[in-house]
Amino acid sequence: MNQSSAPCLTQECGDCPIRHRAVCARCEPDELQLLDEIKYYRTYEAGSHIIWAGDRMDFVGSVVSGIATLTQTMEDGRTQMVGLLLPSDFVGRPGRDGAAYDVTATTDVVMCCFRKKPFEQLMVRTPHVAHRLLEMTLDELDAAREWMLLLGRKTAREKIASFLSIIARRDASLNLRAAKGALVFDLPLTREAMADYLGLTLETVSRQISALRKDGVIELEGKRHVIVPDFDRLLEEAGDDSDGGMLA
Amino acid sequence: MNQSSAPCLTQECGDCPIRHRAVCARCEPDELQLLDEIKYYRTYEAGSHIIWAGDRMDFVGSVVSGIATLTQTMEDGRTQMVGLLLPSDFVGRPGRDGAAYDVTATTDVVMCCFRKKPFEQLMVRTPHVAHRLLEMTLDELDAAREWMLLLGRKTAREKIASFLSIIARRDASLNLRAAKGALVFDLPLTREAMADYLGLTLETVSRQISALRKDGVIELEGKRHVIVPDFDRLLEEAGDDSDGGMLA
DNA sequence: GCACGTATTTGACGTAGATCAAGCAAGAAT
DNA sequence: ATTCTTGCTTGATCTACGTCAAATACGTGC
Repeated sequence: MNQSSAPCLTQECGDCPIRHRAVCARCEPDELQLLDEIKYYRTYEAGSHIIWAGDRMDFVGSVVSGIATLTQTMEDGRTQMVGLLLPSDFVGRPGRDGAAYDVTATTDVVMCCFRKKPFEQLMVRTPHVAHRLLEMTLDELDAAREWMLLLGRKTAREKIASFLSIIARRDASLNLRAAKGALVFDLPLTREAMADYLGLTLETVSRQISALRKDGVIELEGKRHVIVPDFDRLLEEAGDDSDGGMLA
Repeated sequence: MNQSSAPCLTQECGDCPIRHRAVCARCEPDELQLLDEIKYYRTYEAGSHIIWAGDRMDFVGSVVSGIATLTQTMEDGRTQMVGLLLPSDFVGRPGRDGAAYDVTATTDVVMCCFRKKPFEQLMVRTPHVAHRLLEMTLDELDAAREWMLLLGRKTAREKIASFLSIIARRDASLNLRAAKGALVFDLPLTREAMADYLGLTLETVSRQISALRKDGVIELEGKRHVIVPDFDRLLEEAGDDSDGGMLA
């Protein structure tokens, strides 16, 4: 995940990666101009909170580099991750005033933000953007529902395998790697954060990763660097009934 | 939940309840006219499938009466509910061709449908509708994320209490009941369907309902009719940290 | 090199909830 | 009336995962 200062996440983009990734692939030049005018960058240190649940949120935007998480916490400290934000992912809820979840930078994060009010005004005028937002929200809803199946019905081993395949897939689409042969990627989260993602404890996460390694489903170099010799095997372990259109 | 043939879900509505509940509270008369032209009703028998995951879906619409569920099923039969559709709830994914989940009528269901193509064309012309759709999708996303906390981190007892409070809340807002005093409602699902909602087995659901009854948190008349003498007590049991704006 | 803090692994043990297996209640069919 | 069916409850076990605790690995600064 060493995107560090990656200025560009796709071949075709200009200086701001989100222009088409997250917000608008089909905007007219004058619309892009408007977007540029209300755009600014912010950086957050690893471990810092970008927003607290309930805070007034005066921007929307997307992640340029680094990793952030959306989490919910109960009074007694139990926490569940409900969103994982990798580079190019969108943050914010047009039309909503407050943040619904804690947003935390788990690595150093660069965000590309738009002031919310003018962004919403732009939305009204440009159906492109409104349409794209709906599409993105539907994608997130689909992801949330897959996630619900994982949380509600999968075993610990299946959860880990699912997580690895999700990360591998996102990593591959992000980096346009050669899709043949072994998949190689770095885990973007600590064992504890993975546990919060999967509804497990960090010990169980660690044990299941060890088990998958022992069984030859994955190889590990260090703690974070993962090699998947056979992606189909991993998908089997995940209990997924489709290959998910890796190359779609 | 005996809405049976309820022609109207709010005080102000006309013959089609979804006009403002689900699609548009602020449409102009000519826009409503257009909606009327592409509108039709369908009924489904209890237990029948409205759509299978992967099927081409040529309509969007909303539930007029009855109860339907969205579910995902793994190859070995484990199933997880990912959506519960009560009267006034919207179904369908504008801009998507296929259904992503199985949609099943758990009681007799009446749906008010719009043909998808013309509905999407209407969306382009009427920002009201597009905006309302985004809002509804964001609501669903919020619900999904609450649900994820429930599935990932709550105990069986908390899951049941959460479910009861969700149903009580929805029922109250649907029926505009007196909010003071004991809450009274019917469970819209079998124990098995509740189990699929909560990521439990039906036996555990049954046991925990019995336990809540024994502890005086709820009373039962028959199997489905529930009385909640103290809603705050129920919310405590659910592990929720807010009252959720019952009367908001 | 050495002390210190954080991330991770591994082990021993306990428990919440699953599984397997009977019963029971109430409506529908004969 | 009596059998069936479907939904629900309850009991007896089993086990996957959580909990508690200790050891190891990997920096990072001195």
